[in-house]
Amino acid sequence: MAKQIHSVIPLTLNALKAACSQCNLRELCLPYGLSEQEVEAVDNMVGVRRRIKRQQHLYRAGEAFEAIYAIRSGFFKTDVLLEDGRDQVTGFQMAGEILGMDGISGEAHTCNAVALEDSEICVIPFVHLERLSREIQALQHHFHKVMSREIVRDHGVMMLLGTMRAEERLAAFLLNLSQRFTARGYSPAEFHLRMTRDEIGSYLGLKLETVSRAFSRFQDEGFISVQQKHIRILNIAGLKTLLTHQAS
Amino acid sequence: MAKQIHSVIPLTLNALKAACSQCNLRELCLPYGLSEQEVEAVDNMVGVRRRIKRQQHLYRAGEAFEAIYAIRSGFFKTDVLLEDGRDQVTGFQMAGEILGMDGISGEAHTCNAVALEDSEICVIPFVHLERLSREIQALQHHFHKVMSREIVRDHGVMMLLGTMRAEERLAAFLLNLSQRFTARGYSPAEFHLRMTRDEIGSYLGLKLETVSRAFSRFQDEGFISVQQKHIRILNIAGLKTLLTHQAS
DNA sequence: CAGAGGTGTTGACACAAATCAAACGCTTAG
DNA sequence: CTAAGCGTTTGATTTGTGTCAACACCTCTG
Repeated sequence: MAKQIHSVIPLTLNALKAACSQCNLRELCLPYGLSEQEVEAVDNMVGVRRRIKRQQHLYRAGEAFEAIYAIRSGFFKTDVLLEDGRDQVTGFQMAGEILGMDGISGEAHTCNAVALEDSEICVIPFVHLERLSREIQALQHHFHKVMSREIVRDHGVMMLLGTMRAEERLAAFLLNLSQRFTARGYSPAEFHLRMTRDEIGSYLGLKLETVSRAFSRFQDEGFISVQQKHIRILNIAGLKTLLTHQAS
Repeated sequence: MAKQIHSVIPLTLNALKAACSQCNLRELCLPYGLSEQEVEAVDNMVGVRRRIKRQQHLYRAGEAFEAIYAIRSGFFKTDVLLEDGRDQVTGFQMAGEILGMDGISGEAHTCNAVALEDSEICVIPFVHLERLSREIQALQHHFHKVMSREIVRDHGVMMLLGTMRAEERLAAFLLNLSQRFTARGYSPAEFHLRMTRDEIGSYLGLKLETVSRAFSRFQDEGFISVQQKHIRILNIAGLKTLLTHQAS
């Protein structure tokens, strides 16, 4: 894991030109109502596509910030490391979501982005994005919304970490995944976890044993069935009850 | 507290025109190197100043989003409420910091912003900001940095909530306040807390009793002296040790 | 096909923080 | 000046989650 030569080597064969105009994730990445001309400008803004293999870093904390990344396919995690070795998974990202906005503030990335499965991303050089944003109002506004959405998401995680108990956190996590898979046309009830129990635990502020126990409990109660990373939600309403109900 | 008539009534007397060009917080709110002409444009972009009295809301979750706010003076908290009554303080903001970016994504605010002392803010209508951002590149980039900084800050809070123990959280909190007061020309070692133990606890994911006990312990150890809301840091290095050291 | 290593589950126990409870001390209002 | 009320401190106890440990399972490699 630590032995990867270095970061990501862009494979020339895979350095295909992206084409937002053709992309089925268009509605996730781009605003509505762009003219043909504007979409073409966006096509030109987006640099290359790049494949990132499982366990490879898309970027690392400390690296110079030059671009943000749109996930075309695959699954990522982002995490922050403390000097003393502790780390915190700050998010899991899937197709259509944007990575790298943490880097804008300090001209360097502040977290690591790691592919949890073989993935494909579009490189969006940031100077290009800013230039085009100055020309296309809808694009500008859309980008602001994307950043704002990230802030709102982070607030949700704070709520989760600050006020919820272990089972509530896991229920919230599963419901969130379910909802995001649904939005991408996958089953709301059945999916594969791309991350380990340890990574889930880090994200939720729990130890992996606690995550495992909560999964087992959910299974015992008939809310879900778990086999390794394969999850089937049997009772969404039941999971939701865990969330709203538990006022202490 | 719940009886305030409604939100914030702009007092016409206080609806003074802001003047960024004259503002001593200029370097916090604005990019370097704007031309005179550009600063004047920014002056025009910023709407009015508004006074918010202690315990008044600057905005509430659900209200339409129309502007972001720069704090001229004073102190705020932001918090998110869950249906079941739980709430999470998501941040404390002081002079020169920006409030309201959570509202961009959904056209409505997603959290509440409450003044913790009598405060003064500059209203920045968002359409104006976007318009001017399209004209002044430095302003655009600066705003992107501000949003990104908020994301990075949120990651820090996640780290805190996800991996730290009670005393580490409080130490991190005090050091962060100290550093921000310092940046504003106040004493790094002596300050007044504007928030209650309960609010600190909510922010740090702890109960108020735990916060109180941690304060007492810090005092016993000679790191700080506490008298109600008056804090004096006696041993910054000691507090820092609490952070780096505690790898479990 | 076997073995190794990474990953996940489960149990026993320890411990940090929550909870419950009482009292104290500021601050505010009459 | 006094009383009321909120915020804070401190103590006793409970409890949820962490820790440590053993084992089972799955996957990949040779």
